[in-house]
Amino acid sequence: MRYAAQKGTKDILPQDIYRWHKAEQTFAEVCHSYGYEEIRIPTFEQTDLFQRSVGDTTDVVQKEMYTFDDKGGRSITLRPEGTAGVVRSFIENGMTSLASPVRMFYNITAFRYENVQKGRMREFHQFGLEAFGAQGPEIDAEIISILTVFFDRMGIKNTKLCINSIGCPTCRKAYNDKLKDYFRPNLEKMCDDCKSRFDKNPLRMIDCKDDRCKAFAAGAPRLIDYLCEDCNNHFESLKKQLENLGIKYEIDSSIVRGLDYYTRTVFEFKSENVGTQGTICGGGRYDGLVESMDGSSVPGIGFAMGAERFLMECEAQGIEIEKPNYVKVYLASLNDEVKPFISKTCLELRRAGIGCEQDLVGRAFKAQMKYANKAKIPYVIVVGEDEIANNKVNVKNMADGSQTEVALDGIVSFFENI
RNA sequence: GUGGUAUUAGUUCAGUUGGUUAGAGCGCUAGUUUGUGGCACUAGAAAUCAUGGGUUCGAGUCCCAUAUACCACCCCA
Repeated sequence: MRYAAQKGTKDILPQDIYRWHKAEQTFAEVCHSYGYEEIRIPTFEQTDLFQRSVGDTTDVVQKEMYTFDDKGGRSITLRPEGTAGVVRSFIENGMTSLASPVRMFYNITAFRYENVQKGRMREFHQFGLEAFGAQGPEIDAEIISILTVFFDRMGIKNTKLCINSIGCPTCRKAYNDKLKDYFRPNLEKMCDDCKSRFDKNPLRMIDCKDDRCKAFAAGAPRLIDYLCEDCNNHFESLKKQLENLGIKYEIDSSIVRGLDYYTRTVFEFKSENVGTQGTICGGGRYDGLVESMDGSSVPGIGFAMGAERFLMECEAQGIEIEKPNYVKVYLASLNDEVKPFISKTCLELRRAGIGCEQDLVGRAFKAQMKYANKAKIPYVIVVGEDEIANNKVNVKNMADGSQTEVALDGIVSFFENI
């Protein structure tokens, strides 16, 4: 065991990949059905992009980024999330001039230097999407409904949707002042983190996990009660639209999200099966982000789902994902003389798109049968001199043992019609 | 960054108060006679017991350090 996968990374093995394919394909299908198209963005960006979008004071930027200087002296960072790169691409490729809304989904790896635990790794995968140019709450409801459709299609039940509104810069400023007024008398008794949050981002003081702070935070004013009229209308309308779609939700005022770019609507889908993190999927609106990245004033909204956490949830809920049989037939050789014939027949089958296998390691005939059985290949054709001479083979159905006689030149069409 | 628990064949695990050549199930390979898999039986390959030190006549077993995994704090997907 000289080499091992690096801390917080994992091999996804051939025996498990079908689960990933199923989730990826289903997610893509659902997104397509809503008019979203896939975007693929680079794995790394210049460090500054993440500092500006995710936010300089966030934990993600301050202590979790994989940052290094490349050979040209540029500071490079492996993406810790997908939104920043998509926004960069949106602006760089002039997508602001496309018809709104511009909608894109993605399936990416992301990197965060963290201590690993259940549902958290250093390299992980996210299914996500972003939509630009839609101001109203209709699209908020729509992207939430994308997730509910995706969960339905995958057979996932009982996920809990929590929503909140963290307002716009206008109401947040007013609220921050209220919060500061509230915390100021007790600030000296609170933890060091909260003391520094007091000036930089008092919003984060509300969900501090320190016992001393929890007591003070419990009675803190809630942002949701101090939203400006526009933000309040947006949130109220979103709630009505979710109700209209039959999507159940809870309002959780503790959802503030640790990435700076969020505004107004924020939401999470939670579960008890993915560790104490609990969040399978998180997202929200970021109306000021594009503009702050030197773009024009374009509102945006998106979410990201932890693929590992999602698959963990599938497993916990006992969801059976069918493993596809790519190989339909095994051609077993009775002796070495018939192998050239088998090779040619396999080539024909494969050209016709029919998966097949033949012996490649010199197994005896009986061992070939055992192999086909173990590999769960549904059909076997035994090929000997007699079959070639008579121009006929028996196709054996491994599930029930029955055999069907087929002419040699009819093999391809036989499997095409199964 | 800080804790707790763990680390023995490919894999899941045994391994008695420290005592000879470290075991098993599954998996893998081959066989149980002549052209048909699953079941059963037989045999075989496969482990410097995570790594490095230490205690001891003797360490898989005790002690220390490191690494990794799992779980938790913080934070996020």
